[in-house]
Amino acid sequence: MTTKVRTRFAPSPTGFLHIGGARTTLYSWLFARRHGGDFILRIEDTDEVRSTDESVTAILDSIKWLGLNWDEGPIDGKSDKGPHAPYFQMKRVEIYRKYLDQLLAEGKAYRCYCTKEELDEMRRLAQLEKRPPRYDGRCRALSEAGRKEREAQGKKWSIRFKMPVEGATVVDDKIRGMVSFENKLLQDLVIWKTTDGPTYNFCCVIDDHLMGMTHVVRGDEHLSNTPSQIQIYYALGWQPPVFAHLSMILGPDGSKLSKRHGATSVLEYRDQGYLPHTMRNYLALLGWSNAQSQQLFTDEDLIAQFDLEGCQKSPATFDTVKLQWMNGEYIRQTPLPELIELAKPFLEKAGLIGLPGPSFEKTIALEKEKFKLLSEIPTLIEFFYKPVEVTEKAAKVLSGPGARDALAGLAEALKDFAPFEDKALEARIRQFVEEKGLKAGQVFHPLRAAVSGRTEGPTLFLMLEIMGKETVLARLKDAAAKAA
RNA sequence: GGCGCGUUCGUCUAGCGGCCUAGGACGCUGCCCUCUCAAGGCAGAGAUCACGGGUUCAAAUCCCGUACGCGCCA
Repeated sequence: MTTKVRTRFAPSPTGFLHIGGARTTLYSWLFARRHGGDFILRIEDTDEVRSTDESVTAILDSIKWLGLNWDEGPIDGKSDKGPHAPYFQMKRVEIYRKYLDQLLAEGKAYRCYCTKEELDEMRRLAQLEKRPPRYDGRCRALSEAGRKEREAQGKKWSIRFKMPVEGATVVDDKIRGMVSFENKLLQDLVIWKTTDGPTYNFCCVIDDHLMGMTHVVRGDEHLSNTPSQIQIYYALGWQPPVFAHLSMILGPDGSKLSKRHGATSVLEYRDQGYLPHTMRNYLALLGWSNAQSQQLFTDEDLIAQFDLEGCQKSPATFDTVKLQWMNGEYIRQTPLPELIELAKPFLEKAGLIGLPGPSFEKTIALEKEKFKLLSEIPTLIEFFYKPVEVTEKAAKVLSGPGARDALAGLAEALKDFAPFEDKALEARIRQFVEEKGLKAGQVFHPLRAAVSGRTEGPTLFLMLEIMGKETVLARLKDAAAKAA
């Protein structure tokens, strides 16, 4: 019998969920789903100073928006659900204390009385002598008498974990293979702070074990901590999970992706009008690919094909241009009613809802293949609902030679024209072009500029039909008058 | 400083000793379609596989160095 796969994402609620975190979440989730396993969410809020409830909410909202569901973990910022609850580390301190006592009792950890000043001095000396700046283990060898003495002086202590001094620790990493670290280079890690609190590496090990994690998928930056964590597993008599360390995501300039490269928070991408499916697909491809270099995936495809071994070891640059292409691709694939639903918040924000004019079914359908972002929808269709705003280019067209006559003539020709419909309009207007002995462009271009205020836009005659006779005539006359 | 990780077109990547005069995708250029802009179709430019040594009949692929970048120790 094989054990059920269990993976987790364990964010610190000290800010928004950023792109890197989103990808880690996605990969953990995909791996669990691929193997019919469970995906767990755990909140690592032991940093009391920087952790906030708003961050928890923002992170949960981000993951929900991405369309990734979790089987156990927080329900909201306060409560949680699952067989291994609580899933907030601050509520688990008593659990950590129990294992701390066990390590202490077994002589696998010890009290360290060194002050911050002493440690700083140690580090300074080490650097001076060009030795690695690590703890020298002076309290590890402390005699019972030495301990008594320090405690009599009222000295505070932290708890350090005794690392082995010989041999090597091998990390079996799904992505990087076997990575070996010499034990003598591992420090005696502080697992409990003087200020009475467990530290990250300690909590992480205990939770991952107690919550039954079979695979730990996380960022590259944790690879160096992994041998120390593995030693804690051993000391507690536990089997470490399988690890998979993902490479970083970089900004266009090759440095770690950050605020100055633009949006980093997942929710900003939502607000810019990216679809969750785009984010899933794009992020999946940022560091993973199949043998065919396939680009577009359904969720079923992704789940069926994703594997950790196929992940890239080298960092990847986040490319907004490709992201936009993919979003356009998925917007075009979205059925119209659904697209209108998705566009609502953006139409609302642009003040287009409730204005007289054609239905969004018609105008959005007309421009559907042009949207790369949902946020572009209002801009491309607003002239159907709002007074014409003439762009610089359009103004040039409208003041060009013959434009005024063409527009005035058109207004006259279309005044009593029926039916006011695509094909019929095209036939009539082409006939008008011929009557006047003009070239098509001499009429089409000013016509477009007059009714939309732009030189680029939807296919001309269908646009006129949708806009309606009244508006078209009014705008023609208006433009003709202004061109004079 | 030590340790660890990484390095294939501008970008994401395929590649796991001969199929590679290195494939796909985004972007870019040109052409076609056409009432504009898109979308679509076609074509093209673009990578001496970081560099230097080996191993081998044969290396982007294996080994060893070097450089550069990144991470952890803080």
